Amino acid sequence: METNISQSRQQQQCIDKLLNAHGVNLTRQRRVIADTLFARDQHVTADKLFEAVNNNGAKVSKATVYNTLGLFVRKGLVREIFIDATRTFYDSNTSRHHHFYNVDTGDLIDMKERLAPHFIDQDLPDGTAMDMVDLVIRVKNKAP
Amino acid sequence: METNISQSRQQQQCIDKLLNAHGVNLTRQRRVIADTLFARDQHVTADKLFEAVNNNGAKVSKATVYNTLGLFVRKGLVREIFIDATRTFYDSNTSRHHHFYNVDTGDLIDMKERLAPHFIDQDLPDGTAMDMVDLVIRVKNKAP
DNA sequence: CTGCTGTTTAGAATAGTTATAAAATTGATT
DNA sequence: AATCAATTTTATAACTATTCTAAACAGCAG
Ligand SMILES: [Mn+2]
Ligand SMILES: [Mn+2]
Ligand SMILES: [Zn+2]
Ligand SMILES: [Zn+2]
Repeated sequence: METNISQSRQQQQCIDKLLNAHGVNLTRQRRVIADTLFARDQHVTADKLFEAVNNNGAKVSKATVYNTLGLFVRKGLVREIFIDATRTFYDSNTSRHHHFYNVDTGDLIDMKERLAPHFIDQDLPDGTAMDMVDLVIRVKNKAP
Repeated sequence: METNISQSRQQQQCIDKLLNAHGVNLTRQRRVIADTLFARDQHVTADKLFEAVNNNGAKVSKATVYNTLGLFVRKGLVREIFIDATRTFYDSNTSRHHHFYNVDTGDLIDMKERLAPHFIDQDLPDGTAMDMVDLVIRVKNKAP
């Protein structure tokens, strides 16, 4: 997780617009968290994000990282992924896509769209509507 | 989660065979846990299984329920499902199938096989082989 | 019976996360 | 600028599902 010490003013405005568009009030902490999180498509735990944010010279508490991730999830800015019981991953890419998870290495990587099967919004349980499709293909390392 | 006070001798032998076939040594606790768990296809948490087991007149500690579920997972007798960060579900049905999860009610139900798309064992990340496909369709209650 | 191995158990410890409540910041209003 | 209310941040405590520990127990072979 590399750092970028100073965010360009242009990119900063972009982040502000993004947060505003999703109804998130602007604060110093939310900006630096968003900067770090949305610098690229990534799958990150709260703890890793906490480290990354504070490696950029910022000073943000762990509680705020948790609060902000929760807020971003509610506002649709990030997606939660439950891969195992011990930690929650946050995906900075909210576009419809699926994942490969390597059970040996713990790597979680995006699936190319063409691979993802499409699902039809029908034959769902009575009285329900589609919320989201959650597909993880667990892979293991080939024996050499 | 209904009880069946006395297991028929025939069904008991069946459970014993199942455990033996998977290399699980027989004990009183493992038998009653397996009886309860495999009575039907179900998705159950460790805590719910603990309650169910001890409602059948048995006396099994929570530690043993956790230990045994972990053992059964390693031996391929049950399947873990990670639906949210707060608890792990155990699926007594290990056949290849997928799930609907109602985010409003918490219901976790099996998908009919015909609905499940098929996945091709190709285009996986380099050096990996398919382990398992994990598909959960999250649904929400329709507004009335 | 004695020892050996594997199993169960109560309770302590762990770890990710959430709740609490006080201090700080923000933004609007005089 | 000073005031005030609302929102946000923070340190820390609390919570909870799960795992660990270490002692008791059970089954079996010699
Ligand atoms: Mn948790
Ligand atoms: Mn946990
Ligand atoms: Zn992703
Ligand atoms: Zn199932």
